[in-house]
Amino acid sequence: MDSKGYLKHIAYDSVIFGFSGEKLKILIMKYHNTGLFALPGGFVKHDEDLNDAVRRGLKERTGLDDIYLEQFYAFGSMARYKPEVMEAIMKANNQTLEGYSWLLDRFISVAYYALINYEDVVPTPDALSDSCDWYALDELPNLMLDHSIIVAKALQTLRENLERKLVGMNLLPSLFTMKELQQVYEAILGEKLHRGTFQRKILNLGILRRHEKQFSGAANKAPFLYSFEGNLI
Amino acid sequence: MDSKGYLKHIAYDSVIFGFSGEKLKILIMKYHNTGLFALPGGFVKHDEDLNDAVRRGLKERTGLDDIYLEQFYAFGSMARYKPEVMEAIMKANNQTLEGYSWLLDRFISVAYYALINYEDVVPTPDALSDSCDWYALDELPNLMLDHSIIVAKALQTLRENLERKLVGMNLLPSLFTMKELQQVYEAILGEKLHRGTFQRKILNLGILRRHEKQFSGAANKAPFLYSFEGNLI
DNA sequence: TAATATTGTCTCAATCTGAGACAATATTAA
DNA sequence: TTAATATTGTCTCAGATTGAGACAATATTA
Repeated sequence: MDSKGYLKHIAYDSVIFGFSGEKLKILIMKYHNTGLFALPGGFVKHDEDLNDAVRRGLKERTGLDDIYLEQFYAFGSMARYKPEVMEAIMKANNQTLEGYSWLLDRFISVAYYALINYEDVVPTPDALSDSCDWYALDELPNLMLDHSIIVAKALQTLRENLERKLVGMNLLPSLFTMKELQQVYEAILGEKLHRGTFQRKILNLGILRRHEKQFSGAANKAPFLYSFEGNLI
Repeated sequence: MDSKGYLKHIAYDSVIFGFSGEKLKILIMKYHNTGLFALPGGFVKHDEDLNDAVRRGLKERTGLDDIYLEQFYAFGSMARYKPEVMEAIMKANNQTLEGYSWLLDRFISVAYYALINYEDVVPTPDALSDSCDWYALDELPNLMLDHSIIVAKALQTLRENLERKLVGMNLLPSLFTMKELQQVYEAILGEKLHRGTFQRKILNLGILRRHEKQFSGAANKAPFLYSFEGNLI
């Protein structure tokens, strides 16, 4: 066990989705001095469930405990093996490679996506990074290694699961309007939806509880608030 | 590199589906002397793509090269770590543990399912097994470790992907009747489908090419043969 | 009190789906 | 040669679902 208690060859990466300003965003880390942008990721302890390792990392990056989390693919091609990248990151942190050579070895990365309520999060960098911030999907910086591919596959999977697993409400606070929910769907699918049809379909699912109206102060009819069945009372 | 050139901690398991006798079946290996049944699996070489490792294993077990293959989950719980099981398998093969202690360490297993034409396959055991045979899904023996869970998740994923990815024809020879295709769908979904509706839906997809009729010798109207667009001419 | 923007709901046509019906075979029995 | 039988290819019809627009009902500002 020369790898600080972590399993060799195995890493995870997480695509953490949030919704704000009518846009879908993800958390991106920036490493010290290198100009490298990356997905939040980490390693698995020798006596730790893979899923628990990912939740541990999410807790550190977002402060949140109960997060909607889904594993979507294990990336294991040789093309992603670039030891010089990790070496650059270590050097930029004045880290000797002594005892850390396992980090330069090949890794297979299991990728997860998470859906969280943007407002609940305080993005927190780790020791190797100087920032952890939200980026809109259409304004991402260049990501290191194959992380752009991982993001693309995460979005594709999220789209496929949107209707099947009714997963959209995890991106909103516990109380939300129908319009906000529709905007989440539109941001994920990348297309406009018809208002009447959307409302009818969602309501017919019978999974929303309607609450009192929200008086937003806008010059128009006030919308109802809804909660996802299971939250609140 | 004391692990014979394989990555530590990483394995794969494959759920290989075939269709025969109106039933969905999978390939199961039986280890020498231990009475243990298991999914075909293996390890990843240090300089080998994960996907290539799985294809290499499939080639050895089935003789087939171009197989429909899909990764569906990485199993990484601590509950699946039972070194005594692997130890029993090694001992039953009179294998000293010298140089093989890495096999007793913890593994995260990436699971794949494959769809093949039953008739094309000659199941072939490996050095540790005395058999590699087809078992109908409703007549599986007890499988070791978490392999029953892996099979269940494979079937669930296959069902979800059946309509979305139009994956059914991979279980049939290149020429097949509409009835055979319907039986494949029914076996995967575990329910009967209405004949007229099924035929209408499949034909409207426009992915089948109709060929000359098949005179089966049965006392009834002969069915057309079809091929999946892309096979044959 | 009128104007404006947005919401909740309805209607209507077009499409899709589930279920049964029926003529068209390919063979066997008479 | 003809009738009987099982299965196939296709149609119809009712019911459900979907896509698009329309309209009355607000909550605020002018």
